[in-house]
Amino acid sequence: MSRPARIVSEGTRPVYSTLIIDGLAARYKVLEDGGRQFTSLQLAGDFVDLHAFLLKTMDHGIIALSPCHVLAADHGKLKMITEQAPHLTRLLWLDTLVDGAIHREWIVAMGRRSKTSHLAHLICELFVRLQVVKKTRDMSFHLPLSQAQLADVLGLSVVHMNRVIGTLRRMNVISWTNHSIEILDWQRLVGLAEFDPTYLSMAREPR
Amino acid sequence: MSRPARIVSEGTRPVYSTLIIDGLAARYKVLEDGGRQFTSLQLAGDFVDLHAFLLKTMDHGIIALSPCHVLAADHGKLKMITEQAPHLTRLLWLDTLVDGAIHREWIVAMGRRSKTSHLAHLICELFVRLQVVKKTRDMSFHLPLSQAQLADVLGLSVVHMNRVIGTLRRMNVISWTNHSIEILDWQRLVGLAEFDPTYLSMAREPR
DNA sequence: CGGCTCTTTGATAGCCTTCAAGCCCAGTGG
DNA sequence: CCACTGGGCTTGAAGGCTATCAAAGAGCCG
Repeated sequence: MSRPARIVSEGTRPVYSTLIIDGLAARYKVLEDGGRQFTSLQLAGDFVDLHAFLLKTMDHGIIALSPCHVLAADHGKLKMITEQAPHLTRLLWLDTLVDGAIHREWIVAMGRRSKTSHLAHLICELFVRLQVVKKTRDMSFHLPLSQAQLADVLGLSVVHMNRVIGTLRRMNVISWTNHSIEILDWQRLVGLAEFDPTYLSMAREPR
Repeated sequence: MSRPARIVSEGTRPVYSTLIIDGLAARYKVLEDGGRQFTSLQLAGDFVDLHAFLLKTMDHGIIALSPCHVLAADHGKLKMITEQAPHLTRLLWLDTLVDGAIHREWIVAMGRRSKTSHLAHLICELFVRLQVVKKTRDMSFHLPLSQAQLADVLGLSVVHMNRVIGTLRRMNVISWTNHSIEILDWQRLVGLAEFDPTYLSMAREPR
């Protein structure tokens, strides 16, 4: 697919959940005035709508932001897993908990960080998450988002989004060309963002 | 306790999770400049830190905003539940999923709603959630938050928080006296907030 | 070469923060 | 009993941040 495509629509009741094998997707809500807000970005290895397994009704939509390879997990099968495989169940649960932790970090960013810091934080987060699934190359990664779409992540106007990106560029902290982001100064970026990856729960430990 | 008290500190590794029987608590993060952002409000019936069961390390703090009666659920016991009681496990998982749904709604409110609409939305959410646990009286409920604390929920300055509250008051949509909120015009409030309770998953159905 | 979307820049207006000060009220100590 | 004190609430004013309107440049495809 060449254009962003809807994966799941708001208000529906999916009978399976979708695991992203490759590509970028996002959850979003649209307001009456047409304003859109992305509530999460889902990368390779993420379950986009695992929560629908128990929440039943989708209260938001999911859209593919790049061509996506996905795997469907039937809710009947998931239920069977919860009946028979406690350890696997805990890992699925954990996946949704990390989701929640990311949401909380986004709330903090939207409420109390400057827009520059917010963007820096998002870049840190995406870099670390992509690194885990081996989708980075050195200090750069591919991000197939237009500035308008990114504005819908940060809750900004397109014009201001462009200016905030310009700020990080002029600081020589990142370069951003052709949907590819290169981190020029990781330490400085982390400092700007006050980034602490604890919330991503990447430590390997018994669950 | 008469003053807000910390229940769980950031960076710790709780060995039990806390269920609120009565009272109000909140999750929060603090930034280097001292700014604080609440990431959720937890009411009677909520598990404040159930996510710690699998996430292990607290990436944020939890504070009591009123005297709280709580119940501790040992993580060992929780693990036993996941091994032996699949249905109960799904309900615990569901609790954290609703948490996530509320987080997403907050993100939308912070990113794309006007501050007045954001506050209206929060009031709608709290009213509905409190109604479920029978903590409302007619169209009013008790909310033991100072305006400064509320500002840390919406991500506003105290001064502007006060003005936003003033707006809703002057519109005769709510009255707000002595930490008690009365909804004077539910329809108008819902309209201002574009409130749709779907995300709270209150429908009773097999999980 | 158009026609399109995306990016970039300028200008203006409005929202929100900050600084400052006054008010109200409950608790405290004289 | 009453002045004092401290916290929370309210209001005014100034300035900065961000949205909106407008327009021009850049890259892609028919």
